[in-house]
Amino acid sequence: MEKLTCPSSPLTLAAMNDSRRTKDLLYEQVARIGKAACSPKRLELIELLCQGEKSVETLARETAISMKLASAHLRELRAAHLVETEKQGKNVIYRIANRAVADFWVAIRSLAEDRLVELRLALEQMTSHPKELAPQDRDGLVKLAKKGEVVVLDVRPATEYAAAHLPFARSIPIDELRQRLAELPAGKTVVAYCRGPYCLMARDAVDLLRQEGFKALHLPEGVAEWGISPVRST
Amino acid sequence: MEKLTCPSSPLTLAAMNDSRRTKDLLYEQVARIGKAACSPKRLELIELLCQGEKSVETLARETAISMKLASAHLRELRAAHLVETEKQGKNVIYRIANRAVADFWVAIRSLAEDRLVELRLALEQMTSHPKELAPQDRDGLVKLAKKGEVVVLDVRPATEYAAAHLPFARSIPIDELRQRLAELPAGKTVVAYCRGPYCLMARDAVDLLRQEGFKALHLPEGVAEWGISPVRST
DNA sequence: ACAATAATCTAACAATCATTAGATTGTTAT
DNA sequence: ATAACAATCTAATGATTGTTAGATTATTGT
Repeated sequence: MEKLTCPSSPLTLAAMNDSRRTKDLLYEQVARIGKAACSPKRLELIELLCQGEKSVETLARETAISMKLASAHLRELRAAHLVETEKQGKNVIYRIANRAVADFWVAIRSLAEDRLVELRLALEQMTSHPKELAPQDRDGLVKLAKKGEVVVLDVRPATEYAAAHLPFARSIPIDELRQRLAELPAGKTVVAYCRGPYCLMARDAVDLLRQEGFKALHLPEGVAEWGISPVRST
Repeated sequence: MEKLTCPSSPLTLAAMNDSRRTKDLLYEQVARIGKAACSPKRLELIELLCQGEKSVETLARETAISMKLASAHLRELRAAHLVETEKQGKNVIYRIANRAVADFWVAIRSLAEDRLVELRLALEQMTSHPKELAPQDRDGLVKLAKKGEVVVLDVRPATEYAAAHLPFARSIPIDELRQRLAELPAGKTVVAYCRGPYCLMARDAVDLLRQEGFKALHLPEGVAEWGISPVRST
């Protein structure tokens, strides 16, 4: 059904083998990206790096794995050229190579959500109680925030806010929120966001804020979903 | 740095473990997609299925692997819910679950091309000789084809053309092309395409056409890149 | 009923991968 | 220098894969 080359020349067999090999090579290269994305821990590392550059130590702590294991996983990500490193004193700082990597993380996640019922169920379970903002309210939300009619609140660690944040967002990290409630205007609605739909910080923030009598909403998206790239600290 | 829950309640530890587990579960689900995409052969199967539904036998032949191995790989793809099956007599027909799967195939491939120099080099080597059409000529090409000023030629097997093809394209499978040259208008430029940038059929067609005195160009994109979904035969 | 075909299932092997522990490198501070 | 630290490298392990062969299940045609 498919001869890729003309079957008459004496070079045909060699050429066929050759083109087979080249073709296989192409798929092998793409599979390198797939291989980088086939481990849950590596995906978690990618998500964290989408928030901004981090040291191995920080990444290990935030993914709850040993530094050795984190280092090994990061090695794999670097082998696929998805992350880059820079030595800063005793630390090695990892960062995402590209905005394309963040886009891919959003893309594979959305395919998984489209295809895997289990994922949708798990997300619903996490999501159900606090009322959410629809993800298509983007422009509307920015307008409201610009006019000061809502407070967009970034509850991630301060370093991540510094690396990248949503337009007009204010930073109060989740573990400082209880002490810093006074900084928030009493009447206005607070829209909290964090690292993205798999992160629990904004949910917890909304719970806390409502307990304390605020009007609070949860925005399930983060900087990666909005296509905002973190900047280098150096 | 990050306590996800309030550290006072006696339920905290259990809740933390619980949310850890739920969170890990999310990344595990996404990793199922990565796992499906971490084998070159599986990627090749996805690309073929993007052209239209096919039996296991056909898929095995076209990827040059045994039916047993093809069956095993397809099993993996089905476990990730990326493909669906339907029994037709003695055959089992596989098809892509969704257009989202084809989009993902294009997305992972484009990230690989962005990040991996090796892939770019291999593609250049394949591509260099026949002059190519820039991929952004889409609308222009369709207009020219509509007016009949160029002939857009689909050189894939007839069944794939039947499942989906580019607008205004004519079908002459690569292995019938030599005998059917008379069907092509002599003066007009022929724009040949096949399964996509990793497929050699259009290149070979362009080589043949030029040998025979035609003006021929190679379009590296196929139906998956144009976002055209194959239709069911049943 | 029987043989032929398409596809899967099972079991088995080798190859690869995740994870851990121990030793090693490079950097900073004393 | 020396100690402390961040990170990597090098095995070594156990678990998961890719791949193949052999037996098994449907389906079709005779």
